[in-house]
Amino acid sequence: MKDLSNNTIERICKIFGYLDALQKKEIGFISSRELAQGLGTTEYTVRKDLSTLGVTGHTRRGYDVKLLKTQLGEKLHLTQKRKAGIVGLGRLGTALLDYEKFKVDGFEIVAGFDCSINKLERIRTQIDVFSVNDLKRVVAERHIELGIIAVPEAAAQNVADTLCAAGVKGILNFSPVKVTVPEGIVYLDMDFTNALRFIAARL
Amino acid sequence: MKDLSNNTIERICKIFGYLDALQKKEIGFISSRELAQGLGTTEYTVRKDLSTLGVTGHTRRGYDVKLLKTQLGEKLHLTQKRKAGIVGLGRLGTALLDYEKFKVDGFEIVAGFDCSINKLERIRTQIDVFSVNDLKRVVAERHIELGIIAVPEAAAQNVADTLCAAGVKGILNFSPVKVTVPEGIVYLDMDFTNALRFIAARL
DNA sequence: TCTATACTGTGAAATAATTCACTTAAAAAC
DNA sequence: GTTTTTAAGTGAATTATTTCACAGTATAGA
Repeated sequence: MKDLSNNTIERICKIFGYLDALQKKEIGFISSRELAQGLGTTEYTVRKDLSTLGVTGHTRRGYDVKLLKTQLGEKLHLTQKRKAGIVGLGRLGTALLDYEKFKVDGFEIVAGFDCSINKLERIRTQIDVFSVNDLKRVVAERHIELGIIAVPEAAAQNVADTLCAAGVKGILNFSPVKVTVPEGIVYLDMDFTNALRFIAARL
Repeated sequence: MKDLSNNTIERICKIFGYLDALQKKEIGFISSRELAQGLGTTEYTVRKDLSTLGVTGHTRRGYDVKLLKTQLGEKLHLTQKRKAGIVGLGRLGTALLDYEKFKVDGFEIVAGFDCSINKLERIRTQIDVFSVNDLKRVVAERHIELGIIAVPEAAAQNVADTLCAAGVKGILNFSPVKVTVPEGIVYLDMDFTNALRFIAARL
């Protein structure tokens, strides 16, 4: 079941998130059409995606919201809690440290890192913060699987190398440069400027 | 030239950003292969994308970095400055207010908005901040084309509606819910949790 | 219980995206 | 000046994705 396309995974992740909203509204069943509408895709694609994953709905009722959430969670390994660490505790990094939504979705920020001792001392947060010098140790001790890069671009590649050497398995990069990671490490960019560029190009 | 696929636009945007890095390294020419490697795609795709846009390179030298930047900027309408406003001045919103990289790339944050008067008074930033009550007026006065949503999810749809009514043409949504916008408005999600989910699914 | 309905699930068709293979051309080397 | 090399540009082939069409079926209503 590892032969899912990136597009499918991305859509399924969106569905997964959307189901939360439906549960809040106490909607028990949802059809592929409504799901598609809520997500900006087509009913065909939704059905294909779900069917590819082997999850199944009900004739004339659609998909059971609660059940679907569970099933998707299992298929995409989203049920197990994942521990993450954030490197770079500037404005963005500290905002991410306390980002509530991560917790709700099973991602736990268990450490923050920065190279500036000053910054480490000034930061007010519940999360433990460390010097990047301790990164390797802390990643191992706390079983951190995901590294979040929020440092200035000049430092990004270095931080990525350090994180990979420390043993993280996935990296989410908020810095505006693309970094290279070893084979087997899952990597994703969150480049704000690029997002605005994309919008501008579509205007 | 509006018949570019989203994939192509996304890749071109990435190339556009990558060219900055090359210019900083004072690299004058770059081949499709190197470009592809730096971006995690293939040389074929790079050549197809660029050729689709009608920009052209040099035999045995590759693409002229400076020229390519200019050409891509023109083709994607990235040369003209774009004004943006941020709604929601929490941790994330204020981090975005001062995000340096926007300026470099021709995006100017010309206003911040929040509904909390308290917050507006406490904020220390160079950017002018306003109550959301003044949003419509300020968007018009300052010719804001892009709206950035950084409010809690409960308020997101409302803010999106207000922004669209005020006349913005594109929306970048950092809240974790998908909002719906009228036909013709360019819309993009930046859902952090979803990004982590995507990584977790790929682990 | 029966019937009409509104869904899913899926193979097939259509469309889109990527990769390949090869032509062409400029630069570098000799 | 000639040859070799390297890389762009591009139509064709391949592969992937999306859409369609419709059979099958559980549900709601009567």
